[in-house]
Order: sequence, then structure tokens, then C-alpha cells
Amino acid sequence: MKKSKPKYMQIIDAAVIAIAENGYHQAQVSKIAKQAGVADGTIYLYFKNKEDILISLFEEKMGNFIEKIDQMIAGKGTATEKLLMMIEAHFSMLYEDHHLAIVTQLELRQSNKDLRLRINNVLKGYLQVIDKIILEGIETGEFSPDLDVRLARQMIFGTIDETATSWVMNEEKYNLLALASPVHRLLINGCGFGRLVE
Amino acid sequence: MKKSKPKYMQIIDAAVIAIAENGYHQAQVSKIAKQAGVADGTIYLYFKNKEDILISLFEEKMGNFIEKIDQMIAGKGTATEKLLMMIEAHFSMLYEDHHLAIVTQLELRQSNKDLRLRINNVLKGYLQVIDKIILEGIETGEFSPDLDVRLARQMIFGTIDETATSWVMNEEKYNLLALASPVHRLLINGCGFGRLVE
Amino acid sequence: MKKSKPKYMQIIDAAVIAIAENGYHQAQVSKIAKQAGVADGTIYLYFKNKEDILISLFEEKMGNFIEKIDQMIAGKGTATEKLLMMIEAHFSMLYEDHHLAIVTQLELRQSNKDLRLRINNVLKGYLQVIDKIILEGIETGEFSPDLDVRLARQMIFGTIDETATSWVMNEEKYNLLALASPVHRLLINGCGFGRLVE
Amino acid sequence: MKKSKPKYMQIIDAAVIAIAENGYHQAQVSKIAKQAGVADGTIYLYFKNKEDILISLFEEKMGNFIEKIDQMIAGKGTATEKLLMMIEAHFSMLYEDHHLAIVTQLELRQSNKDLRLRINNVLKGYLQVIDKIILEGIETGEFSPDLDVRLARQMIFGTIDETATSWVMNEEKYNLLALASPVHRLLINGCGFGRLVE
DNA sequence: CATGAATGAGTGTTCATTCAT
DNA sequence: CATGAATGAACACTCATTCAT
Repeated sequence: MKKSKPKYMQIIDAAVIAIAENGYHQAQVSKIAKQAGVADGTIYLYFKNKEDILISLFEEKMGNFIEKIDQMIAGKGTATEKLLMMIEAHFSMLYEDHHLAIVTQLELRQSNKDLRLRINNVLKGYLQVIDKIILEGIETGEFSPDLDVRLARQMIFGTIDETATSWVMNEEKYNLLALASPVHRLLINGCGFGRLVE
Repeated sequence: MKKSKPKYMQIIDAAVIAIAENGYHQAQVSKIAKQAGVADGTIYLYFKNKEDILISLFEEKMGNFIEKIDQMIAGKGTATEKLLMMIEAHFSMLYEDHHLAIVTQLELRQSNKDLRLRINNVLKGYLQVIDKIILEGIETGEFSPDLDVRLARQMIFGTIDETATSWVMNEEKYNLLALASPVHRLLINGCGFGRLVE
Repeated sequence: MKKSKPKYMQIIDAAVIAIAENGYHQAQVSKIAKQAGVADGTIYLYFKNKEDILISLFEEKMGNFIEKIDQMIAGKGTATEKLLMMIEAHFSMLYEDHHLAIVTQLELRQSNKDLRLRINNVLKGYLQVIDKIILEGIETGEFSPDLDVRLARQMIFGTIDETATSWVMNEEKYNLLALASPVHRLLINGCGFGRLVE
Repeated sequence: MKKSKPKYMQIIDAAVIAIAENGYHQAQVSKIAKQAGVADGTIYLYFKNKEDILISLFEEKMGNFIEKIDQMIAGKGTATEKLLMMIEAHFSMLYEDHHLAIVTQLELRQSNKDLRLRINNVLKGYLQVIDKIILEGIETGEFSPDLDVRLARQMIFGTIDETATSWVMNEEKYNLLALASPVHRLLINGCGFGRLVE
């Protein structure tokens, strides 16, 4: 299988660096090849075209992350605790890989609609993990029984994503990891004191 | 001033339509010119370059919106009520202009980093409105006194944005306006029952 | 109309020269543009793509020739005389335009099958002229009444084409025009004395 | 010698099939290798380069044909009869090998000028056979004593070639073999009744 | 003010050939 | 002898911008 070939990951890792350092549109195939230490043509032995590199990049990195999260939260713990673990894992992944953070939060978003749709497909796995936690929280009584799952998921993902993007845009000046806990508290408690009745 | 010229807005409106219908990368200057009913060269009498059209587009549309919001929440009402008004105004704007929704939520995001940074500059005005509401809420005791303003703002904006983007991506199948109230409740209350202590 | 623009013919003429001097596969678009004294991009204001230049080239040059022939033989004269006029006109066209001879007899033949099919479409007009002469010859009793029109046409065209190609391949060492009359006699009389009975 | 190795012909036959089925420009070396059941690199143990495969293909197939013709007409018979035998042999060869017909009549013609010059070199052997028949016909009085041998040869070859090419282009809808006799009669008698005097 | 013809820089991809195994 | 992974040169086409009219 392709993925067992060492050059497959070598090229993907090179793409992350090339895109992070040059920007999405300035990361030409030849630049990625050079970064990977292979010839331009070699790229096409492992990827169908340039877009395929980007899809694969996202699938490998995000796919791995989702699997990791999935296993992590499979064990014991409340839904509330699981949500915290997930946020920490997410922030940790970005915190530990500077290049990857830039690529996923900024550069990959300027891909065209088709590519974004395929990226969203990968993201679905992540959203399903969030949904799983929400449903569990409702069942155990931790979360409000009339919580709209879709909206809750959008709040959780939107908040995490916006926090991460702001951090990257601010050139990672502060410690993203330290934000996991307060972000988590916000998501659980909201801004107010739960006194809202409509 | 440029903006007093009728062709200025004519071109911006044409750009919204051209981008919404063709996608960001397929909305060539010549297509925008054609849609606006002017010659290609005329564009450059009103805008410095293509990027300037996009910036101006965002400034005009979002700037108007921010002003409107600012006036709207200047009147009486609690912070909680103001937040709801803001969300409703935001969703309403997208709901009422199909093309604009596509352009701001999907297409304009695939601009390059430089352009996005300048767009974010426009967004700062919006974020300041959010901040104003949060601070007011803390002062009045509606919101938790130890709320991290930056994080709360990121949650609010992230949630609203993610909800809007999901709606556009789902081809606007459901009524976005109806989501304003539940989204608002979520932001105020969070997922749980405020019992989290860390 | 495109063809009224001077640059249209300017580019076609440049293509003839560029192809004749560099060969079909070495006549890059940029070389044609340079020869025509225009920018690369200008080519695409007048032609859909590179193949379109070649099709148009053939249509313009051969199309004109066919029209000329058609008018020429419309007047008086026997079929036999008309055939001679046609051969003379054909050889004359090649003889007078060294570059065109190379392009039509050698270079354009190495185009791909699709292009060749479209070129053949243009040639159909020429073959129809030949057919017209043959049919007239049969009617007037100049030609054998049981002549197979398709085969006769293939003999006439094949002989003319082979003669011209050989002449170009031999670097035009001898006078092609002088061959019109003997070729004509051959086509009318064949190799033998008409004594063949089968 | 190369030719004694079984893989030599194996590759040539594979080339004929690959070119006939995919077209000249789509018959990559790797496709020929796959068709031949050998590795890409193996090709280069038997041929200097890709062009060498094509030359060799033509030499093998056409060379064999020329030898066969040469022997065939060495026996008794008039020049007129020999010409018929040659046409029949030529048409028969194409008729019996569908792939070869496509390759020699259509695909190989889109090779570059150099390759075509070398192919013409192989063809010289064929043209010499034609010349031999013509000279014999003149000697025996079958053909006109003032026949221009070169032109007669060009008529004979051009007619045969054009007839064959038309047949292939028309997807071999009709029986090529049946055309040998009428084509032969045409070449001997010409279109008219031999009454032409100039 | 307005036009639109002309410009020309920039890049993903193919495929014949090589050579270490 | 045979393999097939790796190489890297080469090129058509787009489109934001200009400027003579």
C-alpha cells in the first residue's frame, strides 16, 4: 500500500512545511518536491495531482488525530471530562506542530470549494466524536436534556476553531494549551449563570 | 469621494453576484465588469486592484452591518437582550441576501493570507461590539465576573460563524433565523447546568 | 468578424513560418507569437488554442485554394483541360510558397488523429472538386464510362499528393511546375496504352 | 543478433498493438512494455530508444513484405501482371492485419520529420520494386516508351497508398482486396482512353 | 470619464530514459 | 538478463493590469 512507502509521508511532511513557510498559493509542486528531497516527477508516483497531496495531508494528520481522540475518550470519564480531553488533545496537536497549525488553520482554508468539501468530509469524523460526547452528556444528565445536538456541536467546534485560529493569527504569542480549561468551562457553563428562560 | 459615485457600489454589488455565482477563483475581473455593465478598465478607475474590490466589498457590507448593530444596541436593554439582537441581526443579514451569505461565509475565505488579515481588520469592529456587550454583561452582573473577555468573544463569534457557515454549506435548507434564539440560549447557558467547578 | 482583424492573418502567417522553420513539435506558441510580433496571450484573443491555429491555418490556405480552383474550372473547357488547370494550380500554390509547402506536405501530417480528421474535412472540398471533374469527364465521354469515381479520385489525389511530397522531401531540387503536364498525361492515359482487358 | 531473441519480436508486436489501440502519442514506452509483458527497462536492452522501436517495427514488417514481393514477381509474368500481384499483396497485407494497417497508414505518419525520413529509407526498397516493374514494362513494350519512371512510380505508390489510407479512415467498411483489380486497371489505363496528345 | 485590445509572467504534469538491485 | 522506482526537462494557457484612443 502506498502509505507504507516511506516517501509517501516524506512528501506529506514536506508539503506541510512548504505550505506553512510559503503560503498555500506559493507552495508549488516543485517547492514541495525540493523540500522532500525528491524529483518533481516522484511526487506523481505517490499522488494523483497537487490537490491529492493536500487531501492526503489532511486525511493523514486529521485522520490520525480523530482516531487518537476516539480511543482516548473510549475509556472511563464523564462527558464533561471527555470534552476537556478532546479540547486539550486538539490544542496540543496544534501547539506541538507549528507548521501544521498554520497549514490547517490558515492556509488550507484558501483551497477551492471542491477541495474544501473533501476536507469537510474528513472533518465529519471529528464532528461525530463531538456528537458522541454531547449525546452521552445528555444521557448521563450532565448536559441539558433539551440541548440541540447540532447547535451544541457547532458551538463546540466553532469555539475551538476560532480560538485556535486567533492564536495562530496572533503568531502564537500566548500559550494555547493553557486555554483548554477556560474554553472548556465556557462551553459547559456559557457566559451567564444559566438563568435564561425563554 | 469614491463612494458617492454610483458605479462604485454598482461594481461592488456586481462582485458579490459574480463571486457567489462563479466562486472566488472563477470571478475574474472581466466577469465582474461584465456583471456591472462596465468595461474592464473602468474597474480600475474606482479600485486600485482586484484585492481592493474584495476589501471594499467586505468593508461596505460588514461596515454597514456593524454600524447598524452598534446603533441598535445603543438603546435600552440588558446585555443578554443585546446579544440576542446582535445574533438576530447577523443571521437576518445573511438570510436576506443569499449571494452575500455565500460570499462572506464561503468564497471570501479562500482569499490569500494578506487579504484575510485585512478582512480581519474590518471584523475587529464587530468583535469590539461583542466585547462591549460582554463587558456590560459583567458589569451588570448578568455574566460571570471572572469571564475571560477574549475567550467569551471567541466563543460567541466562533459559534455564530460556524452556525452560519454550516447553514450555507447545507444549501440553506433550514431557517437560519429560527436558530438565533437557541444559539443565544446556548451561549448564555452553555451545554451544562453551570455546575462545573475547576 | 475575426478574420477581418489584421492580427488573425498575421498570426496564421507567422505559424506557417514558425512550423516550416522549426518543425511541428518545435513550433511552440511562444515562438509563433514572437514570429507574429505579438505577445503570447494575444494569440488566445484570436484562437481558442494551439490546435485552433493549425486548423485555421489549413482552412484559410486550403480553403482559399479550393475556392480559387472552383472558380477557375467553372468556365469553359473540357474535363481533361480542367484537370490540368487544377494540377497546375495545386503545384503552383506549393511552388510559390516554400513554407506553406513544407507545412502542408510534411509538418501538418504529424498532428494527432483528431486534428487530422478536421483537416480531412477541409480536404473534402478539394475531393469534391476532383469528383466534379471526373463526373463531367464521364458525361462528355472524355473518360471511360465505367470509371469508378472514388478510385479515380484517389488516384488523382494520391498521385498529386505523392508527387508534391516527394518534391518537398527532395528539398525542391527540381521544378514542380514542370511536372504538372506529365503528371496530367499519366493520370489521363495511365502507364500503358489502354489495351488492358480484364 | 538481436532479432534472434524472442523478446525482440515480442516487443515489436506489442508496439503494433499498443499504437493501433492507443494512437501514436498515447503509446508510451510503459504501455508497450506492459503489452509485451516485460519491464520498461527491458525495452532498452533490445532497442536504443523509442524511435528505434518504431523504425524496427517498420523495417521488420515492411522489409518482410518487400522481400516477399520481390520473390513473388521474380517468376514469370508480364509487367502488367506483376503490378497486379504487387497491389494484391500490398492490400492483402493490410487487410489481414488490422492493427498493422492502422499503424502504417495512420499512426506512424504523425512521427516527426526525422523518423519519417528514416521510414522513407525503408520504403525505398518498395519503390525500387515498383521501378523494376515499370522498366520491365517499358522494355517489353507494355508501357509507353516515354514514360517518366519517377512520375509513374509516384502515381503507382500514391494511388495505392491513398486507396489504403482512405480504406482505413473509413474504418475498413468495404473490401479492400476487391479494389486491387480496378486500381490496377486505372493505373494501366488512366482515366481516359489514351487519346491525349500534348 | 470610459473603453477593451494587448500584455507577459507563472506552473502543474507527462514520460522517455537510467541504473542500483 | 531483467526489473521498475526515480528522474527532470519542457510547454500551453490564464488573467490582472495597462494605456492609447
